[in-house]
Amino acid sequence: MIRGRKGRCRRPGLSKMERILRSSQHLKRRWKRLKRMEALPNSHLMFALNFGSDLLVDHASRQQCYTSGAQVAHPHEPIQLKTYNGSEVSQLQRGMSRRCLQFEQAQHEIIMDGTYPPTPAINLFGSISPASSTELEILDSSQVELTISPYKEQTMTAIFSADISGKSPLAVSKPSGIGLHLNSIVNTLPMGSSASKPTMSHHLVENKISCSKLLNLVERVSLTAGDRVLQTKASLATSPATSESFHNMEFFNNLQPPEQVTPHNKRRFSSEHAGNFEWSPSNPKKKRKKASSTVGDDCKRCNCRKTKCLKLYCDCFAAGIYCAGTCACQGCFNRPEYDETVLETRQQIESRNPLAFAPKIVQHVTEFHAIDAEDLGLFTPYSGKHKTGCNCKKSMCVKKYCECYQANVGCSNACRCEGCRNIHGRKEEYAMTQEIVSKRANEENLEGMAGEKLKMVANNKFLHAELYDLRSLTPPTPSFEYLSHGKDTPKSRLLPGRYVLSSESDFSMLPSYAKSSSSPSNSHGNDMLPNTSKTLDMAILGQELDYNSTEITGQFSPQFDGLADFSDQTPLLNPSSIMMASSASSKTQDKANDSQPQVYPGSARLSPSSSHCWRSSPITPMTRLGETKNQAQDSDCGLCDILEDDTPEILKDSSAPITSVKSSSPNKKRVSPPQSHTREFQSSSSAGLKSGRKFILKSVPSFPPLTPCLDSKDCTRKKC
DNA sequence: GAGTTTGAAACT
DNA sequence: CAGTTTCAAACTC
Repeated sequence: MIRGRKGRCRRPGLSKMERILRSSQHLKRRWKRLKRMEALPNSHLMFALNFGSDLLVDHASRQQCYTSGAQVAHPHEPIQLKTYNGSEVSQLQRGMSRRCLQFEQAQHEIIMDGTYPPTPAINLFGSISPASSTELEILDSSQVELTISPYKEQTMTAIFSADISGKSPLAVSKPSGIGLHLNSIVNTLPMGSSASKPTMSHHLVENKISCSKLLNLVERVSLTAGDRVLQTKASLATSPATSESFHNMEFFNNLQPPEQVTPHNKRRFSSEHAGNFEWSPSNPKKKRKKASSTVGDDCKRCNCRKTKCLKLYCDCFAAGIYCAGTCACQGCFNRPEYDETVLETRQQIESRNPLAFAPKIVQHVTEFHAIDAEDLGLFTPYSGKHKTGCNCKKSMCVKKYCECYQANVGCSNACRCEGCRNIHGRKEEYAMTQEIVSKRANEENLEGMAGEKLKMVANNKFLHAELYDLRSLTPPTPSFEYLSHGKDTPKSRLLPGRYVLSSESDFSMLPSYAKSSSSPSNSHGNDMLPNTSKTLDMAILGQELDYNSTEITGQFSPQFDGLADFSDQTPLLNPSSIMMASSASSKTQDKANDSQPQVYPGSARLSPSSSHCWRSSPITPMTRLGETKNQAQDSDCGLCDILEDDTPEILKDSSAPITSVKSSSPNKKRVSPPQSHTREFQSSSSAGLKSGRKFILKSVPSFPPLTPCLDSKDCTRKKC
């Protein structure tokens, strides 16, 4: 793994240690405060602190992560890692990044009966508003969320939840309200998945990887994010993309002992604590009717009259939770006693639209974007985006009618809105920014890659492979050529399109994906999938794209809650994720038997399960990474378009000068696992392409063996 | 609190 | 896939 990347530290004066210490202190203070409010076990805090120290001491300590869950939160400071010591922590939760909507109330409803659930998934949550962001605290020790909000709220959250006590039942909080309306926002990780012993080995591997990534991410964040506002959100365990989805939530719920989490309890809890935590200050008004109706804070108190709470109109149903007593719904069937009905209905809906319960908000902002955009003097308009986009005609995207606005995300190319004035980012701005950023990213990436490659060549290591790589990556412009050209051309010259080629090459390099993809020809990961994909595959890809982007930033938080079915199929899935899924499912079943969580018991097997997989796997497999990188940019429609459009140009432009190679490029730092270097390299390169040089190296560090991925992919393809 | 507006979900 | 209807939240008064 590479740790020492030199990022851009906004506070050069502060050493990492100092920052961490500060963070720790801050955390302690917060913790004390919180403790007063609710009795939280000290252990949580301690773990958190410990982790931070570990991090300081040696990144290598990350091994701890393997066995333990880690949380990273950094309120202001770069990062705070919380880990449970985890002997017992077998469960790893990860990947959640979530953007907090304004669902102020929605969050937490953890029922603790006075005690914190052993497991993490608690969230606290999350407000997004920058102002309050710092105030947020990480309550749940198990969760780690990294939030970076350079400008807005960009959050990269990685949540690792572990069962501290090891005892068991993970009491996961169910995200009650978050993202209700927009299911999306919450990405929850399957916590329990890891628990299953059978998968443990995989888990370890996965965890290891994830940990490394997490560390990298953290490091990256600390280095690069600098002073950026890091928001810690107390959110349900979901991830960066965190993310997000009610599916995950369901998963959590399933895991949770029913008794612990009940709607009522949740509400109680939330009502009791919500105020204390300053949840989401962002919207007092939100759901005002509901809020007014009840004391608390439960998130979604629906008011359905005709749908019996069995349609997506119902926030509770959409969020995968049962209606509670506080709901004002009439003729509600969204209750545990009608479990079967609920599940059937869910399945029906998913059959129509597999992504119906998937998170609508995906984080697509990459670190690269954040950084580069900043450097460029651009605002980073979007920390996330609505997957399908809004369709506002009259609200101008400035009212909560607009899902984008409601989710505090800017409109994107996916939106069909008219007269968009979304304060979080207008559609046009989105496209423009993406274009600029992508160009710059491409340039940087090329530089970094070229440098590395040159070095490789010099060393005569993997000469052939490298050459091959170079060609594939930058077919038109050989590294040398590149050198010859001056650095003068930053953005303008490099067209995103170039990467397209490289991306292809990457794919080609990645047999599993490439093979799987019916049409590798397309430069974009999305394209790679069969056109037929409109169905599941497409959806998945689309999400993957988003996730990918997310991953770049957070890598931990896949936002996508894929469908369970898909998860297996998606090439991108990590082995771990798969494993997670399987374990999760098993666990879920167990849980279901045991208790009735607020979340639909069946959710795990439904699409949500897949989502779990995604979220659960903080780290994306190499293959995925490669794809991801390529797609990260692609994820944005705008980018995709740009890339595609540019592709021809690239070809034409083959000679386009590339800026000088930087010997110092981070790539050098990258440590490649014993695995096939070529693949790795490519993946890394692809990563680089997407994220930019700064980012690339770190993210790429160690790729998990492709094998699992391949398998998963194969499976997927078969299904397809 | 009633009524209106809005846009997503559902339906055709 | 497009158009229409239904729905419940968001909003206004």
